[in-house]
Amino acid sequence: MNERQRLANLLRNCSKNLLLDQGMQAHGTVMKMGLGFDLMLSNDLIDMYGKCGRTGMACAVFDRMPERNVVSWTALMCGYLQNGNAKGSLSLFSKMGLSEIKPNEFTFSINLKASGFVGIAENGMQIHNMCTKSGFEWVTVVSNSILDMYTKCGRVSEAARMFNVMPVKNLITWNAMIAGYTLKGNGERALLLFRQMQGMGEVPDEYTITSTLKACSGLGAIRQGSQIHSSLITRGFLCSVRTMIAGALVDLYVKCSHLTEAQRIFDQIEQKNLVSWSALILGYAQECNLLQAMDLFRQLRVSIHHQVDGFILSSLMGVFADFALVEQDEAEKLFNETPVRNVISWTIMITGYGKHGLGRKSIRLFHQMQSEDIEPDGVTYLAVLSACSHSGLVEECQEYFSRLCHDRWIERNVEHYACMVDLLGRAGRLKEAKNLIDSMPLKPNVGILQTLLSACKVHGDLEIGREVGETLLRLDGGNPVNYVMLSNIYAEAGYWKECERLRKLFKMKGLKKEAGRSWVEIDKEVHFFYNRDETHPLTEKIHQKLKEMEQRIKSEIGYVHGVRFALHDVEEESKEESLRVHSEKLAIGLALVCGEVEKGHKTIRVFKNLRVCGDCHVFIKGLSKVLKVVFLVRDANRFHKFENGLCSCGDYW
DNA sequence: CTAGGGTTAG
Repeated sequence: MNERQRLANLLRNCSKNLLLDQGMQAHGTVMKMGLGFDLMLSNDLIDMYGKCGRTGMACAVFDRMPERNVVSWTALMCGYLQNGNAKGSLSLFSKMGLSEIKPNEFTFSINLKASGFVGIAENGMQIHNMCTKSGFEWVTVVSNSILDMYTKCGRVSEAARMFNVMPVKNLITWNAMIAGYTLKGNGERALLLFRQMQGMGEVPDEYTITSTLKACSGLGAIRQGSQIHSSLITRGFLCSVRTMIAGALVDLYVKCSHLTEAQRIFDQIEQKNLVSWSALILGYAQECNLLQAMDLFRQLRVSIHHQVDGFILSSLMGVFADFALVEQDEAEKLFNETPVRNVISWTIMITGYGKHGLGRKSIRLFHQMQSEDIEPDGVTYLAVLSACSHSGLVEECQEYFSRLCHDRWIERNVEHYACMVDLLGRAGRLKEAKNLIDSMPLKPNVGILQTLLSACKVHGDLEIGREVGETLLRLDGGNPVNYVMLSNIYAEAGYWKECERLRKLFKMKGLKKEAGRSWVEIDKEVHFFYNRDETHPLTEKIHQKLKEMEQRIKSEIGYVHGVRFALHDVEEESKEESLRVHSEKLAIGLALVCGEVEKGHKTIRVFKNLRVCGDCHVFIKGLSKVLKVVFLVRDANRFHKFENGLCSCGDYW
């Protein structure tokens, strides 16, 4: 074997096994031997550098070549694509179009994949056209790539058309189509196809199984999912491809809330990968079992086999934010540790700060991500808008909204408008909010109308409130919340007859308000309370404590009951009494009785399933001042951070 | 010598 061939084999081996150092050495030898201009060796070098993540070097080799063939171009594009630079590959593709060299099936499939990555269908369709004209369309690899490109660009029906007319299908064709349906939330279709392919004697592989399991978990189809699971066991499939499928199985049971089964499978996995770890950790977090989730995370960190990645760190950031741990800067620490931050990890972080009323920090991150060349998408905009709105940053919010409107790559949805309605509503600019809804190019949904109605309630706007409220009763007549809000508005305006009418309607429809429930964690034990709950053994002491606190607040800062908040509930409640026994107050009372303050805790965390009542809001503000303690209350709507007599929500709960 | 399909996060 001559030296040239030996070097080529060496380079291919380095490329295959990602041996950068050895590859660079071989590069040196190539140059020393005077083979720097050899076409085949240069192509191998481009491939090797691309695979090893050195696109700069690949590019340098490419640029120095006196002549290039289609392989040189394609290898470089592939390098770009595999290192996440899909646009780079596409621009090389257009550059190549200006040269004499014609693309082949390899070039096409790489750039179809790149188009799918970028997600713009028009771009991919152009390449599809070129495939048709050059006769590559029905080369199976190319048709598969076209099909996949369409699903990634959200054109599932185009993909299905391709699937139906393809003269030759292979396993990859089926897999791509099943994955496409799954990705676009059409799980039923995916399962149908899965059965169909088996009916045609096609044998599924690990790709098929993982996509199909994902379809099941998306549908919450535990029965079908576990059927596949058991068929895997009987066919002995699990032994050979355990790690591949395990993540999807863990996720399936997690999504269906079968944590015990998820844990059981997880324990059986011999080589656990990060996917299964993160699926299980998030499963526990989703069940509000923060202790178990954190414990698993600690185990993951000390296990030597795993380098914690950006994916799991950013998921956990979201968990921390939801459990109000942003205060301890846990999420921020994780964020700084995250090796590769993408648009999702940034968005999680922006959302986290937004939920805690730290709008300025959200804005700072929003700019920082762009300075690091990560482009925001629709969800990012939603995060920053909602952060601004929750922090009352009116001008900023309007500015980002108009930026969003001018960005033609991002689709606006009702949620974006709902943020603006919330913002205007807080500011008492209800007419403008109403106009925005009336003039927006989208159909208003129940959520945005409820946002407006709730603003009407806060500002006591009868005129708009009545109109929106009555609309909501028509659109969403089964939802108790609408009755309560509207009847509050009527009552405050003194429209008692209307109140009575709503109360009757409410009873007639057999509706029930969701029972208010709060909980607090003390010494690693969670205590739950309903309104008027007297089942806790310390109930008497709790009532005593609350009375004592009321007195203190009254005498020290002149607190009065905000009785208006309880006056007009649809169900009858005695005012004074009901105010004293709201579940959130009981939970706080218990924390005080148990001496959480004396133990030196600076922060007391309370959770509530509904929104915090207005009177309790006033009360907790007072408490935070006289006790010099921070209360962090997570309710159905947002976090409230009570500190020194003020609340982060600026009294707009 | 270059290529196509899957699992965990907002």
